[in-house]
Amino acid sequence: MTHDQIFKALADPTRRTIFERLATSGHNASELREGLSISQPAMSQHLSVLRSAGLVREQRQGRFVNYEVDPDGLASIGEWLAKYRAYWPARIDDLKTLLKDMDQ
Amino acid sequence: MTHDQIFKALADPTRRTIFERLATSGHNASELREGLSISQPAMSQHLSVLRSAGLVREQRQGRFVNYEVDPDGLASIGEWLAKYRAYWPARIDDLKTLLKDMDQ
DNA sequence: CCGACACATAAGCACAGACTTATTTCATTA
DNA sequence: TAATGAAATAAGTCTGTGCTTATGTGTCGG
Repeated sequence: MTHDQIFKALADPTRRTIFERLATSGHNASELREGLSISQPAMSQHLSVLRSAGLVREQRQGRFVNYEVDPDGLASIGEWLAKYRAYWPARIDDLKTLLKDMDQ
Repeated sequence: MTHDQIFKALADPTRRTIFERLATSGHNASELREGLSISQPAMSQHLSVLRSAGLVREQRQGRFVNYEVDPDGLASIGEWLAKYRAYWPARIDDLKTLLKDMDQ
């Protein structure tokens, strides 16, 4: 769950694709392979990296393992990004508006 | 300036250190080496990666080159992160606190 | 000009990591 | 309980990349 693990995990385009797919809805490892020309072990390894980084979490369901986005990882990026808030002044108001919208 | 370049750039701990140092204030390449046990070419290469990613920009001043944070790169991460806003509701209060701190 | 200095580029090396095939683990079901 | 099927682990290969030393480029002061 360190920033190092998170950024390393997201540095790989295949893993970002997997993550984006999971952001739409949860999937098991086999479903995630669809469309990607990648072996089953490769997918398993990618998911392991994403999980160690706290970007994804798993939930065993029988002999399937369902994966979904873990908000903790995203929050960690948000916190990292917040440290450099001095450089996005123009964006702060947007974010505030967003949070207000999210609030009810 | 792609997400791929940005995440790859930030995946390296040395480059994150450099970036954080630049976030405090602008520095030239020599100043940035202080404290880091790293050769001059290594620093030059790191800065090149950060610059290509749009995270840092340079400004020649005589025979020195001053580097500073480029808001574009940060904004690009912010936009990437915003796509997954559906997954931060649990963290809203934390973020709000951050924004409040930022606001003074 | 010429020496020194700041930085960039070149070339090569060594390690990290993304992939493969083969095998193992574990749960389901016939 | 044997067979099947999903997913994880093992082991090995190959590419990418971060580092080094050596050299090139450009700027300033004497």
